[in-house]
Amino acid sequence: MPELPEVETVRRQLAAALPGRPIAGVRVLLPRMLHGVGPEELARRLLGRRFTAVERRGKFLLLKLDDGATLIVHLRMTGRLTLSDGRERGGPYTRAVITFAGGGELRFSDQRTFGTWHYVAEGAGAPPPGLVGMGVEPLSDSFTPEALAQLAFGRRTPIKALLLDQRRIAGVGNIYADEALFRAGVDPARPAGSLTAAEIERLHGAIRAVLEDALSKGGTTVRDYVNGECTPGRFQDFLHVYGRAGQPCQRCGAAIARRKLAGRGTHSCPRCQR
DNA sequence: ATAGCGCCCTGGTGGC
DNA sequence: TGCCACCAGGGCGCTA
Repeated sequence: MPELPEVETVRRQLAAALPGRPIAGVRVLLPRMLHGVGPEELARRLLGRRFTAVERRGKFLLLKLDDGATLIVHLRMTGRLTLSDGRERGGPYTRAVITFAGGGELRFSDQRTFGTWHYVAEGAGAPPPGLVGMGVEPLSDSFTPEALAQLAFGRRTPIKALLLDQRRIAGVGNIYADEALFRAGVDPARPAGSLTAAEIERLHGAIRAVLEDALSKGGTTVRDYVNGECTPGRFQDFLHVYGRAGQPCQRCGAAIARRKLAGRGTHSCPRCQR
């Protein structure tokens, strides 16, 4: 499941490879993934254009075009955005393909078809609702312990639900929420506003550390995720709680617990996390 | 304003 | 072996 480290890994690869190549063809095999434009119009608008930059906001990828438009991609659960030389065949879950003059393809494949593309022309069109009002980037300078304290202040919602709320913190998903709370020694069900200043400080550091560690390992592959070059991540071997229900805690030996919280499978150590 | 829940979707898993 | 219920979960829209 692509979260910030996985999306950022893809972004870096696409940013290095996409810009400057003229778009020669656009095929959309799953029209309902498109928003703001139909398959034919998307093809018409992209033909001859070039990508100029690839940016990221939370879990959204922003592919900027030389006419001021933006193609906004969300991978959701099983989306993959990969570059290929265009010679080998795409898999059965290919949903859209952008081909470039001079060879090469950008492929979007998505087994469960949750992924979306929003086309937003310069000064027109609606970006995805989640992108408007997106919260602070946790790896940016503006994400400070004080900023986290402010987000949590007075809130009775479980701290895990707060971490998953993209309007407050951008890019943290289920895996890294669980891992950050483990590193901080905080029970996921604790009301956000009940965290002490010391706990907020620890959690702030834990969020940044786990995201940076995962980024340095190319992200986490539980099942589907691969980067822009079809390579899986390596951080799955370094998870402490996610997907480890019933196994011993690597710190204290207690069995990792699993429960449902904020509608998500939630993993924690009952002894280390209070 | 905010919290909670159902829905979208497919393939893998486990029970009988 | 075959069948089926169930689960994974990000974002969004609806409800209270």
